[in-house]
Amino acid sequence: MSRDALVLGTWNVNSLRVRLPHLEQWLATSAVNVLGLQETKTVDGDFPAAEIERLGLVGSWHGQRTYNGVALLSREPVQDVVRGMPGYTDEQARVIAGTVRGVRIIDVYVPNGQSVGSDKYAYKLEWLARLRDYVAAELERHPRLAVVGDYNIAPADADVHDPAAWAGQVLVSDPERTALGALLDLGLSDVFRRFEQAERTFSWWDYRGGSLRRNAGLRIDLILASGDLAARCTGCWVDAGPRRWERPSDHAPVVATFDLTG
DNA sequence: ATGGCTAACATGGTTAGA
Repeated sequence: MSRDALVLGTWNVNSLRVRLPHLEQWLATSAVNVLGLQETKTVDGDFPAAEIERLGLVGSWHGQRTYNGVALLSREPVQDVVRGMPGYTDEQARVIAGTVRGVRIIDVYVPNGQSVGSDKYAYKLEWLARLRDYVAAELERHPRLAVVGDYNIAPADADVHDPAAWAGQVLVSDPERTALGALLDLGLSDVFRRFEQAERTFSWWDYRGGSLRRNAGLRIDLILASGDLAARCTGCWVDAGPRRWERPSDHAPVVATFDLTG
């Protein structure tokens, strides 16, 4: 791998405090330079800044009590950090953005939506429409742009362990996939699908019912890249290792590499 | 069968996740 490679990751840690040992163990062998976290579940005053620094990272965070929370961790300096979506008053901490080596990185924790037709589902669709507008504006200023995170949408049936059982449910419903499609229509690419992948590759497995053992998962953690950046993508994979460790997050990290030379 | 498992907040049981 070129020393110029940008290695970009995303990981829903389901509580950063609980998963600090996992983060440390993963970083010991991962080449990731920049990592977007979701579900940090900590208020900003309790963010484990000293531990993150001890791991050799610079961190920026945007959290709240109990739920949600995102952070951008990096092995190199980050410029122009922005929390939330400008112009959208959202009491839920779900977005943080920053620039590394000229690449704009937006880290998102898309609302879960709970169930089709619920108030939370309506919030999810509204939120995704706002995200589309935000990304469209950011693309005007940043030709090299990535939107990484937990999308809480499986893009296609190939990303679902049992499409028949999930048909029409939240995370796979047509309106959600249409909203994701509107994001892709801005010129973004789900870089995981630019490469040959093993069938039934997922990024999330329910804690319950032996889902991991049965590989009953979904691929809902995505790295989307603008055309300029996607053309430089040299690989993308799910690192399922940490999902098998003791007391894991229910999500695995996803990583993509980019060659920024030339 | 709305069960199953985990985390926060709390210190028993609710809310939320996906």
